[in-house]
Amino acid sequence: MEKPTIADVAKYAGVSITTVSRVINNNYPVKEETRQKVEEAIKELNFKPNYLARSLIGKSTHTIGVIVPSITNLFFPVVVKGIEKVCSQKAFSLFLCDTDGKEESERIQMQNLLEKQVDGVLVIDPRYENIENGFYEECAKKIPLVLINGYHRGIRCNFVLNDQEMGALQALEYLIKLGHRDIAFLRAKNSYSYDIKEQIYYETLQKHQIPIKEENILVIESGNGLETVELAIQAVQKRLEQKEIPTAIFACNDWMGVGVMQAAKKMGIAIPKDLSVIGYDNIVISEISEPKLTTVDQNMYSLGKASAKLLLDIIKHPTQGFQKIILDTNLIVRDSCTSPKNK
Amino acid sequence: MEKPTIADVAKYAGVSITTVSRVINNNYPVKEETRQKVEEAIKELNFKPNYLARSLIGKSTHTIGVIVPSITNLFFPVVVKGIEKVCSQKAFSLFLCDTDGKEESERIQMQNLLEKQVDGVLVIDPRYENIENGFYEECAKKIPLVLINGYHRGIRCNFVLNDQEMGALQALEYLIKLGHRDIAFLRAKNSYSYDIKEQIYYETLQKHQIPIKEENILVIESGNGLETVELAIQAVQKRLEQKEIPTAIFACNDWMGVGVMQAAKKMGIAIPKDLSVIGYDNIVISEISEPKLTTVDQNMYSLGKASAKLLLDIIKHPTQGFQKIILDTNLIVRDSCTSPKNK
DNA sequence: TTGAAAGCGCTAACAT
DNA sequence: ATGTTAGCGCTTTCAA
Repeated sequence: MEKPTIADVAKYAGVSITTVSRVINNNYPVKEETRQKVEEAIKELNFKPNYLARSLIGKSTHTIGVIVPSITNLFFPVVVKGIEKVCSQKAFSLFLCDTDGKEESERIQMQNLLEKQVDGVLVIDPRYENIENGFYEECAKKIPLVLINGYHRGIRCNFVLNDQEMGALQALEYLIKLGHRDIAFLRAKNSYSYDIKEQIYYETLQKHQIPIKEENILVIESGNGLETVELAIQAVQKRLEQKEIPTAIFACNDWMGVGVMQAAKKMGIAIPKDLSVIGYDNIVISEISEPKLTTVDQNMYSLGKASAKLLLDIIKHPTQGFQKIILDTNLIVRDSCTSPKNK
Repeated sequence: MEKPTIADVAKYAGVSITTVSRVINNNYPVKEETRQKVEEAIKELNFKPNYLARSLIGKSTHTIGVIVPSITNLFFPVVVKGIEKVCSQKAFSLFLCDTDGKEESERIQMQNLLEKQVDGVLVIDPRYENIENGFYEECAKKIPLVLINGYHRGIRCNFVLNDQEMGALQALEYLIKLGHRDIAFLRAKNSYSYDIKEQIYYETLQKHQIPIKEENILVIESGNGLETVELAIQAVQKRLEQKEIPTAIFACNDWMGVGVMQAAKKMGIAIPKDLSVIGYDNIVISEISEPKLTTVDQNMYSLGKASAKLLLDIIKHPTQGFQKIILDTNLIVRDSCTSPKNK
């Protein structure tokens, strides 16, 4: 038989469809004997309730949407995995939407998800513009929504964030504690996340009364992906050709960190002996680099799990107000930093 | 108003819901004047048709399922991205299911997807057991299904594959052409994909009348992920401690390739001068290793696109028979191979 | 060119 | 403890 329905089961078991429904949902008393008959019929016909029909009635689709800038990026998949883990435990399915980092695409995907009647939406690394211009604030009125690793003050929405200030601080304090007083800073353009780190860089150096040198601020064009390594190599090489070179470099992410190491290698500068390097993110490449890159772990997996938990919680208890959850970061000490030689 | 329905639109425009439906679907003649009124009403009320209701009637959910062993693996995301690209163009949504590589989980996820009424399913790297035991053959009878990078002779199902035989051949022939006659082979246990490559290894060496040495077959426990690097280092180090060491190593994937390079480095063996290494997969780490790893590109993005195209095609034209599509591979020559010193 | 009404598969009052 | 029935929001005959 072509896909049995609840009516087929009812007929087969000799009961009404209501009774079958009750057995399936186990939400009203049914006589044991009847239940047995129905369960047998279900098994016999290999009946599976139709989600669409169920959802149409208005409860829930048991589905959430996940919007991601790019699934091929090295750390978003880890966040997604955390989300998946939590969701599959609660029998929620995941719509995956990839925006290629485009502002407009983000809005379109959001629209699609709303039309597909998802129960909630998770946005990883949302575009700053869409937060700031109130787009997500509007969305949050219509549907349970959690923004991951994006924030703007005053926007009424749920946020789950890594504590990037603390992460940057951990990295910098570590270098300073090792004795470094000539620390370069490597970032890419146009990113809130790098802005934060740069801010912390200034503050921390000032706090320790370390003079800030203009030539120690290195800015490259693009920050995430393979091309970043090449760009970082060029920028760092240029810096290392100068007379006075820093004893350490804080790179805003691990791609850049790897770039720093390769630049140093090309110029015969030993890491960490002649130059300490610290990265950020703890993506997989930091662990297979030579030497292994010291970095700051954002704990992307936990981030995903925490976000998904929050979302499912909101879906279940829609009344509550907005939350902003800030997660810890960890310094991962590996082999790319040491004390400077001649201090 | 809370989510307007087609009835609200009809009332607002002063027509029947049937007419509204016709305007939305544009499938029956409607007087221009009426159409205008309806369209205005739709815009005014910001009406969006409810997918669930539409789908319930039985056409299509415009949704496909993607089952993946692990989204944090370095190359599955690329396949998923290819799939996403094609699907979003055709306004199909993607359910993402991560199985953690477990045989049973694969079956459960498949079941879930069927219940969610997806229009079709894509399985990346399906477990061999589930192909062989006929599970997927059964599924293929119920729903459009395409298996990506998994195969078993005689199973009636759609397959899209990379030509791993050709890829292995390209790698080996390249090494041999460079003059290598003492080539080690590094693989992990229990994988069809490594079995194929080992087979080709034997055949190709034989073809070139190169004697096969037992000590040149290196097998490690687990093949995919960070731990693989460490395992490969150990295995290779052990091999390189012997008196006669090979002039080249063919690693079954790039993780292993990186492991080989690190092992060599630890032992003061220069790559490629003293030892050539070739990997497989062309994942991102092959490009940031030092030196850059020569490898075989499986073109995962194209693989994803081709698979999605095939699936959507089958969904549209369900009558056709099963297909087996085999995609090309490319040798990516970088810096980890050269001719052996003393031949 | 338009509308009334049946029905997709299910749940949940309301009866009994 | 069980059944009857009215929808959920939409598409699609069938009739006008």
